[in-house]
Amino acid sequence: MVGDVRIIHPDVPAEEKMREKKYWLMKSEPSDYSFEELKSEDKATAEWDGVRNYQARNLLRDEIKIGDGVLFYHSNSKPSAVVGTAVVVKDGYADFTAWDPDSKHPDPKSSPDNPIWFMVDIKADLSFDTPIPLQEIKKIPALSDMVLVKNSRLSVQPVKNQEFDLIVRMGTNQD
DNA sequence: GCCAACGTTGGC
DNA sequence: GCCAACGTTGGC
Repeated sequence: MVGDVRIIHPDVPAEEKMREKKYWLMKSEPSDYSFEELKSEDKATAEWDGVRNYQARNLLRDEIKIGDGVLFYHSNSKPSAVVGTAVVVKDGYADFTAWDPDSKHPDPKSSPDNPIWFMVDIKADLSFDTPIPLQEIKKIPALSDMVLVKNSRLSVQPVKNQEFDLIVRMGTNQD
């Protein structure tokens, strides 16, 4: 049959499809833990421990996966700003600092048998040439729906692909 | 350092 | 299960 050039699409079961990469923003007060500190870690990688908020916990436990992109945000800073990016290098697992009474954020309700809090590992990626301050983000209409702008308290929050890309372009002077 | 917004705790 | 009191976050 002439002209029969249909492409046969292989039927890939849904669960075998590649999960689409997702994007997040993580906050840290630089006086507590800065992006510079992350970069100076062995393999520029650290455990994102100490999150003690259920909404953020659910994201760390259930949603945030290896390969996802992270905007690293310095809160309580002058100015507060996105200063770089990181990549998730380990899926959610129990935050064992919770049952260490000497840790910064102990929680006696959490135990190895019944962990309450979770963390992921992240690895520093891009250092911004130009940190993008919250003040700037608030001025940009395309970024006005960011959780950062709306609910200023959530320390781990979802970011849209377009929001991530725009902020990275701004921060790395690729505009 | 102030304080608004939000989250958590615990008495009832 | 309501809600007042308290604690925390984080912009300003």
